[in-house]
Amino acid sequence: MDNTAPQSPAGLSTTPTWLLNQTAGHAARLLSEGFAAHDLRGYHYRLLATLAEDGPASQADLGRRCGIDRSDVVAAINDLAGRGLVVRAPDPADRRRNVISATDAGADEARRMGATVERVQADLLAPLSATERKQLTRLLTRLLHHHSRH
Amino acid sequence: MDNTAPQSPAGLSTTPTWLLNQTAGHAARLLSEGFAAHDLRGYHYRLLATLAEDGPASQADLGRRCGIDRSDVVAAINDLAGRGLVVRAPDPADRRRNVISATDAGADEARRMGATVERVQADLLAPLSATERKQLTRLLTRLLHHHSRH
DNA sequence: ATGCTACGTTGGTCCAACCAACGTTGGTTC
DNA sequence: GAACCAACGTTGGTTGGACCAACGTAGCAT
Repeated sequence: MDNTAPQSPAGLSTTPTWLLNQTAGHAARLLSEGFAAHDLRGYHYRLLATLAEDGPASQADLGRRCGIDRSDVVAAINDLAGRGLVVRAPDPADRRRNVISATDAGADEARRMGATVERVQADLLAPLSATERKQLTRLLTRLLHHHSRH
Repeated sequence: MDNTAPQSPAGLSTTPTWLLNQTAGHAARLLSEGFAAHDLRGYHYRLLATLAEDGPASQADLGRRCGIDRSDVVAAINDLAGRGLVVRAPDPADRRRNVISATDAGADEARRMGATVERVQADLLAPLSATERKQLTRLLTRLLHHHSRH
């Protein structure tokens, strides 16, 4: 989208935070464009993928697993349910909870979106060799792991 | 039931896009907290740092260099000018333009914020050796450079 | 029975990013 | 010089992701 390449100040363009931010922004944009083809957004994908992967769960649990706030889960599940990709049912074992399950259509969509994500991934990492991709993944995982337990 | 699930689905937590997004989010959060101590935000820092580094520039030029939209530059410069960190003056050579310059106070603030950024940087990269930091920087730079021209 | 916690939900806030449109000004081209 | 088009600053939006406070209901422990 940037017709004119942003020239980022020399002092900033070398800092890892800047690089991370820019690269992640680029990845997010590519993903967002990919998701748009499915008429869905990031939250939807995360939830759908988690459901398709790990099976039914309560909304709070989904939120915890995806790192999405409870209140945001409500809206996203509303969307997904409205499209028949997901079903909301009261949990007979705990009436506070809703059990969310992916429908067949939902599982389908999750697969298709997964393919989209992989395509984007390949696009993003195109300039890197397989070894370098592993390297990057490893470094980022280390950073994340270190900081995720606060 | 509530075995406090790990955040992030297994299938997602290995994808570079997810890792990038999460890591950048973490970095952004740390930066945001750091900036809050100065009662400023990301846009302000980018603009101020660019001004302090490269000297006065028009708003459009600033926006181009920082990757900030013209309209957002207006608001941010308004804030900075309101604090006396920056001065807006009409360009005698081109009356369409405003020349933005950092004041002494602005340059001071830029230095202090730069120190904050470095602190955050060190915090973020704590788990990585110097070699690994270089590696990460190199990989991200490669990615960014590749995607920024096309 | 009391109190504490978890759940779903409503209704916000915030920041970063982007876009459309307008009036003004500069630079070209006739 | 007049007619155009491009660039500038500005206003006033929209979007996506993330977060927060509060409420009523429901489960759990004492």
